[in-house]
Amino acid sequence: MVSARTSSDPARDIPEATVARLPVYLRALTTLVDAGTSTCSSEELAQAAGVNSAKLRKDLSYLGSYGTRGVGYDVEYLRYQIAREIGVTQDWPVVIVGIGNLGHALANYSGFRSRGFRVVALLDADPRRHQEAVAGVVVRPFADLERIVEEQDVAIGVIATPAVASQDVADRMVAAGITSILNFAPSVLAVPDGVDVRKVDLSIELQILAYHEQRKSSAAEVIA
Amino acid sequence: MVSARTSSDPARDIPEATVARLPVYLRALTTLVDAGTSTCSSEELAQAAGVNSAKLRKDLSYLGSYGTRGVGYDVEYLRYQIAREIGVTQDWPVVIVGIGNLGHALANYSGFRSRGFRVVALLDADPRRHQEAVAGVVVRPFADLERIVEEQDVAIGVIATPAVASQDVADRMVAAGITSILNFAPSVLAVPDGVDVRKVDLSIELQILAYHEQRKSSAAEVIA
DNA sequence: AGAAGTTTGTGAACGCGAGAACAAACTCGT
DNA sequence: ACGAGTTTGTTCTCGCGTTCACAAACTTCT
Repeated sequence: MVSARTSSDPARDIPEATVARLPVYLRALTTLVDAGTSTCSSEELAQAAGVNSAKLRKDLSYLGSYGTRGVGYDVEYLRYQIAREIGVTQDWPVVIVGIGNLGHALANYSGFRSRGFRVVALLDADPRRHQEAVAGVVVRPFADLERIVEEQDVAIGVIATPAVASQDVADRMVAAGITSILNFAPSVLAVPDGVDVRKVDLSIELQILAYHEQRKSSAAEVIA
Repeated sequence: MVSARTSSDPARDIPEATVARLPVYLRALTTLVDAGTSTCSSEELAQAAGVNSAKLRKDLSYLGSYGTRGVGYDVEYLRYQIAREIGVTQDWPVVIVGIGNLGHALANYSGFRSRGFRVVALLDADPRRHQEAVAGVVVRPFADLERIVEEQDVAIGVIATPAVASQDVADRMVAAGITSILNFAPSVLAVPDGVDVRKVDLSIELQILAYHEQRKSSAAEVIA
């Protein structure tokens, strides 16, 4: 039997650049839903998402054909289709390791819960932090990682430790069965094939801004 | 007079993809310096930075010719050259607006200070937060923005407010003379030409991981 | 019903970035 | 001094992503 490619076939590969933009579209659509909008054109949605309309339409075309020519997109329907494609119609259990300043902020961040993620455990190696409750979740010893991952079927881990600890944490996460890691520590993680790592480095973004800022100043000097 | 292009000419344009990796190289080099390494090959540095060596060499070639064939790179020298190119040999004053959980974490983040950024002010619209000191800096009213930007010659602003307030904050920042904005709010900012915006969205990264995680599961189902 | 106006979905062209591969330039040993 | 070994800087090729431009398909008006 030859498998047919339908628009709901999850095996279709969506370009990575498009995947990275889908959450932005999702957010824009949610805003439109909250504002009571029922229909929108690619031009309107593109503006709300900060991209141009051709790119938006091409991105959406990878998911299927959810618009109507001459009319636009049904906001609610498109929102659901994108949420389903990303996989945030289900609830993803998440563990956060490292409950310092950043870990606190992440644990309290309401944007996780509202977008399909549930923080099921906060872990820290420092015993002084244990029993403390953050956002209604008690901080537990790092040693509990394996048991929690297994019991709650956790696939996604967040690392908010100092850089020196991050590789050890990642190794333990992978051994425990976690297959997706979001790394906030300023470090390069080595993980086996099949494990996805994404990193967020607060200071790298500032440095990129500084680079452009420096060029603005020197460009001004040339004029002066 | 025809202006000659030298290796120290800041007007040379470095590809955006390269600019985004320079801070990673800088971090790796700092680690090597701390470990007492005086020389390294492109292969070693590339591994420390998590890229392949051909890409690293190509990136470095945009800055100039700082290596020695048959030997490698002088770690300290290359570190300085990259820092100078990015612009983090000087100190950049930064204001942070929105001192909630995330703002606290950012204000306390030691990685800013150690990488050439100095938090000169913390601002919040909520009077209950004023006078509170975070990381040795007192939280002040948002209305003080203009005066601080002018007095301290601030070019870079960080937005850590809720999404609804972010556009207003950005508008005020731009009016006050800020030309680079790092936005942590889940929103799309509209700014005039000449102002750079970079955004960090904590939940978008998780959603990208969820997408790939979902595909891993469905791939496993096909096998089973 | 048909013409005019809108908006999507997509084919095609273009530009940028990644990676392979190699010549140039250095060190080291003899 | 010279050959063998090492490592950089750069050229070339390929693939991906962005953008343009337009046909197809819908709505609305007459």
